[in-house]
Amino acid sequence: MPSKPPAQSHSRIRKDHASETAEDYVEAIARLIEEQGRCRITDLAAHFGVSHVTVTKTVARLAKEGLVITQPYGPMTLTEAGARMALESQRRHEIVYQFLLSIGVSKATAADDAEGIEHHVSAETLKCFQKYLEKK
Amino acid sequence: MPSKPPAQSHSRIRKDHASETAEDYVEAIARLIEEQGRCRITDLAAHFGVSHVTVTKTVARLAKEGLVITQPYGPMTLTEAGARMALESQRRHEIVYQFLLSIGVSKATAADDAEGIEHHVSAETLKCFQKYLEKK
DNA sequence: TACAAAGTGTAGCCATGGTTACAATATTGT
DNA sequence: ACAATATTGTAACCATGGCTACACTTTGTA
Repeated sequence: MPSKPPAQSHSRIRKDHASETAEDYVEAIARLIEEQGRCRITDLAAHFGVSHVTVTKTVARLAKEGLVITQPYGPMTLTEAGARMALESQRRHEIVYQFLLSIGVSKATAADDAEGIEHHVSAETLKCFQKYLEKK
Repeated sequence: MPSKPPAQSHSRIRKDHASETAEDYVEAIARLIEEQGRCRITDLAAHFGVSHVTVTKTVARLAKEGLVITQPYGPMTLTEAGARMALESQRRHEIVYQFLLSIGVSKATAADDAEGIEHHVSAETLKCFQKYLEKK
């Protein structure tokens, strides 16, 4: 274990948390648009199991950060940056999910755990996951 | 109303976050006491790379939750419940860390990623990690 | 012993992510 | 056309986890 000087890894984790929500949201927005042709506040609220107010506030922040485009009382879309983030997120998610399956985790659990793990997997670890999947 | 399917996994993630801090703290407190004979506010602040105020507030919450015992201007100790949580946390951490190493992740990255991942690994996935380590 | 340094405490601020309650706007069905 | 319903917005609150600034104890040493 890293005994003395970490503080770096922990600060990385805190940073991760900051972008976790953004990634989860753009990922969900992209999926909803693909599957249902549009994405509304209510759709996201149902998807995440939170109130529509929470979604409204979060989406407003994402809009301010240039990830989504909103219009009053209308459905939202992703900006280019948002779409890029969504793609990258989905890719990471899929790799983590497939990896978990490949080591024997059940579908349901793999889906659950992938949600939480995907945001904490470094590029290096992700590559190891991929290599394992290929070899196997 | 949660319409159709998910919302469950996401709510689990939000719950995870709630206990993440507690687990990180008791784990660090246990280690510091073991390594240095005591654990003070300052030690935790240095360890996590945050201000002593943040630590003070968090530790106060943990005390209220019955995980640590504090005394004004004095070092802290863990309650039984806190010690139990620390042990369990360290166990999970170690398994995740060893597992990452075993699939080829470098020590530094494995240490970093384990910090983030350990809180999102279900019991089932953890068992799969262990099985993989044994087989290997 | 007295004083500077180190460690803690407290007040007050910010952002995030959550809530309920209520107001306003769209949509829909008869 | 218009009332009922669904959706969205806004206000006001809470907890967590950050911070700075400043006050107060302990500790160590000149």
